[in-house]
Amino acid sequence: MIELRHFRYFIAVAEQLHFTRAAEQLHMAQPPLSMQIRQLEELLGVQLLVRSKRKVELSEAGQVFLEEARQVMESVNRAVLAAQQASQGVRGRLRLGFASSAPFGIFPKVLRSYRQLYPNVVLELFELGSAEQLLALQERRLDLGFVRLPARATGIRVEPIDREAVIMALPENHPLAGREKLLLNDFQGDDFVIFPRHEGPGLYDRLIGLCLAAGFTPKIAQEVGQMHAIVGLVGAGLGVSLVPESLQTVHARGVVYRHLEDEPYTEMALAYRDEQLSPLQQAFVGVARAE
Amino acid sequence: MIELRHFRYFIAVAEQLHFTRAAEQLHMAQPPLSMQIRQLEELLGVQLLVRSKRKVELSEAGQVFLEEARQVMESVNRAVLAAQQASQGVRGRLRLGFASSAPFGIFPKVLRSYRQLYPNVVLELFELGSAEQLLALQERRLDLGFVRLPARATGIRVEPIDREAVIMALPENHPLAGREKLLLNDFQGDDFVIFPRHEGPGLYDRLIGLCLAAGFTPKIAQEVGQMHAIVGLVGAGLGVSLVPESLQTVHARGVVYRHLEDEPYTEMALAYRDEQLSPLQQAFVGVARAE
DNA sequence: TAAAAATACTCCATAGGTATTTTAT
DNA sequence: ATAAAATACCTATGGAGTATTTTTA
Repeated sequence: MIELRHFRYFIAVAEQLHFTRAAEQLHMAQPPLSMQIRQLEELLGVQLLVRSKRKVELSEAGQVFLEEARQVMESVNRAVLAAQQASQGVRGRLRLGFASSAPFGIFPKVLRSYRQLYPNVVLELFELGSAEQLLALQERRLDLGFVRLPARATGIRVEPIDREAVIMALPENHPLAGREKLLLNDFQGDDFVIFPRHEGPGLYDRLIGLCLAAGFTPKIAQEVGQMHAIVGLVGAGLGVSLVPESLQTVHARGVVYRHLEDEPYTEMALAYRDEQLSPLQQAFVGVARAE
Repeated sequence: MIELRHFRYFIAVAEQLHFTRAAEQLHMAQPPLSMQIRQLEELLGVQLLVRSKRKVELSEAGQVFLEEARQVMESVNRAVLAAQQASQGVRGRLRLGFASSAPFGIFPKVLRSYRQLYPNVVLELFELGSAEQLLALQERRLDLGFVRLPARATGIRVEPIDREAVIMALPENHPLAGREKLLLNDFQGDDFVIFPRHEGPGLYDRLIGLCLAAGFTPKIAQEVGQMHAIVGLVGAGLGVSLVPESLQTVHARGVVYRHLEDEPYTEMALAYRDEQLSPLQQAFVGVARAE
């Protein structure tokens, strides 16, 4: 059976064109080297060296084989390196879940930093609701999830990494748009624009929950899927909306954002199985915490 | 030292995720397989398998290493195949010399056939005079040469492979253009157009030699390098020319080609070192002979 | 308890060493 | 005569086998 030894020895001999010197270079004696080369030739069924007239030459097959042999050794080195890199979390594949409301908050920042630090990791992204993410984590279809709190599942650790205020988006001509101090229940009579619950149940429930805690059930006048679209409808005067602070980066004509006196908030968390984290997971979590 | 054995064994275990079954597949006992895998992990300094809870799983590094290991085995197979192909002359590099007057004769046909039969051979072409080719062959800078006869050198075999007639190219309004039977010395008073001797000394000497044998020294009115240009000048009425028959494929306005009664000819030959031919050389010579 | 991997040991095939011969200049 | 590869022979490492223990579901 052909072994790497054969390749190593052949490369040495082919480079030196001299068995004795090659043997020295390999820190071995000349006769076993000769034997191994001969054995290699038998295994291949091909003559690689022309031992003629006191000097060694490469046959044509030998020349071809030399190039290929070098590639074999390279691929071996690559394999060794890849395994070592993978064990240090700088190489591999990471399956990430993220809530559909995540792309406005800390998530894109973390992604950017991580990609920069670990360019050899292939990221697979899955847009999933928090509940689906927790399930997927349990079933090992995901390595890490970005979920909106509250979220819990057995065997899953949920680690808050970002808290942001929930603010009002209202039409600039709204009667309360100029007022200094706003409270959530100032809007209990207003029409609300929000996304359908299935688009992001985590955030949806949190927002509705905030209203309930403030003592009213919001009157939902309009449901629309995209965050950008919500802001657009608010600008068009169809109602007000409760949104995470990070959404302020979305500017739309006729929309103003206002903080609330009671400072409601929403939290994003990293979720992962409550077991020994892989190097890849550890590295990612480290980046996320630092952000 | 890492060996192919380690790769083979690891691939089997990683595919089966089961030591006992993998050992069966490898036709060996389970304990030595376990040992070799462990040894591989030590050599890499990386844990590849997670032996947890009665079942074997790949670690992330193991997944990465599996893919790389497959590539290693592929590159090994490629190397073996390449050597075997090379030994049969269907793969490698062949350095061919050719006379500058060759591209009109049998040479391009042979090249085309050869390329088709042996697509994995890299052909390196060198345009050289016959004398230079013989020298380059002696010095092993060429593997084969296409030379024009006569040609000889010590240690070099010269094998004729193509004979073609030498014919006259003359302006269509030339007084002899209409005559039935032409002899070379009918043109002893004419202006001749020919290429400079250094462009192709073999053919040059042969053509001049033919005239001398016919009893006259040709009056050279014009020297021009390219064969096409020679024909063009003949068409323009600057003189007549002696050319190999294959040049008839070059059509130019106002030029007619005429065979000669004395049927002079010129020969091309394959030249190679008079020693055991390599498989590559043999294959090429075979194609050339068949053409 | 049953199934699978790890351990313990034994053995022997063969990689590699030493001494010598052959070969070609 | 010399330098290099091949041959002959020997040694011992370690790869692989058998028997057994450990582990955990």
